[in-house]
Amino acid sequence: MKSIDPEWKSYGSIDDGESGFPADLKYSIKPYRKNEIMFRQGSICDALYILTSGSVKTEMITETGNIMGIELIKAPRPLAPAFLFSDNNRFPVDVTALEDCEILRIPKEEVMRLMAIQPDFMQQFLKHNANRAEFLANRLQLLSIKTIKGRIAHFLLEQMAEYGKTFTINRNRTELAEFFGVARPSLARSLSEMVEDNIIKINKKQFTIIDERKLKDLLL
Amino acid sequence: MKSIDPEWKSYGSIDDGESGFPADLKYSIKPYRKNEIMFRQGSICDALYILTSGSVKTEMITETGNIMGIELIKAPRPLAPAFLFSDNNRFPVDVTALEDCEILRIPKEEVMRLMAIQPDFMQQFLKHNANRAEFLANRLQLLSIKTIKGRIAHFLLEQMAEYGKTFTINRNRTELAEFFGVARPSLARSLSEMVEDNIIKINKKQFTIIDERKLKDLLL
DNA sequence: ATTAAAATGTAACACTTGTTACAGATGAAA
DNA sequence: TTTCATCTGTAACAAGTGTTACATTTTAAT
Repeated sequence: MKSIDPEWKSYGSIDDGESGFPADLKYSIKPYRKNEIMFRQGSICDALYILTSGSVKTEMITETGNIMGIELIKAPRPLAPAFLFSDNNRFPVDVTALEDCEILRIPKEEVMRLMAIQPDFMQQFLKHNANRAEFLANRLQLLSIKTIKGRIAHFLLEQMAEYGKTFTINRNRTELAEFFGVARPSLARSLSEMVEDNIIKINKKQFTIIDERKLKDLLL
Repeated sequence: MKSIDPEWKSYGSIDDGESGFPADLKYSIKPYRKNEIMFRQGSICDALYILTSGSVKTEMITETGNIMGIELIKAPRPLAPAFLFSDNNRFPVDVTALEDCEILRIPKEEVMRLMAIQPDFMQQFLKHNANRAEFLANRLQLLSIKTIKGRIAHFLLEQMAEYGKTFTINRNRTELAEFFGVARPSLARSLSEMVEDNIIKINKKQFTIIDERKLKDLLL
């Protein structure tokens, strides 16, 4: 895999004065169609990939064949930037286009150069990686909860803290089950029971917290 | 928590010519005793902490009160360096001394300065963070396996790849159960059954893989 | 609008895991 | 060595979860 995918269109420079990138930055761009798999879990990650338009989902395929939903990403955002510098520099997840997308690719050497000459870039890079690590730690915390209702409660309370008592979840039930790492019918059963117990109200993808107290009790 | 813990002894410079650090680097040092809790989950992480001697364990306390063992760390190694740059710069875990330890503390501003003037330091920092992210991703993969025997198999196969068919685990059963995120008696039952099925052999903390095939089948 | 594919809720059942309790083994400290 | 706290394996039982199947609804493409 030494040669670059021919679909990558190379450019010698960036003319966008807003970017803050040096004029001679080497990069390339590649478009993807909806539902296309953009990167595969385990594939080499030898450059910085930035999602410049569209949105993607990342998921981890386990050895047992289960799918574990990780996150939904909207442009603009780098994809798994931390792994560019790891010893085993491979993508930890499958990345799939949720709609038509475009990816900006900056070679590792150029990233290193940017780091050196642009303190802001380095700062942003470090901060982003730090926030990713935090995200993973939070994901780990969710999975360390042993019951499905406990995981749901953890997730819903987090959503409530950010959006209030009523909010919309941008995952369907199948994806939500994958996100929680449980079987779909099991998730459906737990949600039904929580509705029946007047803890939450559900209308399609819109969730409403009715009894915060009971929800917190599910964590005990 | 603006003031620095008085137990930190400040130094104006480093005299160790080997370190590669600038002579005027500001840092401080603090000793810890065995079993002492060094950092608490959620406490502010406003500096780079490096474990210079001893060993520690990190664990995550969930809202449900469960303990999830994360990793065992031996000196020398930085502790949760990524979180220094996150928006919510807090420790994601409890850090407890497994033996007498010593921690080197470098203020964030000094770390930034090091980054700028020492490309090697920046490289190492990035690489370390990348490897940490990889570690977390692997931990996530383990937890996404739904059965206890599956998690055990994933773990043992990983150990085998690194150390061969016989190896020693440096965790007791209670800690191992916490590492797998399951109840201790449940882990004991699963291990017993795997021994009875002639998949593995166990002598105290020494594990031997007998039937690799069957072990891999547990992942399906 | 029509059609096929995918997603959803539900149910019954088997299986796995957690809980609790307790006796014996182990390990650390005096 | 003795003592005490902790760790460990085991058992019986309760509880939670996964699996499979199917009818229904929703979604997306033609």
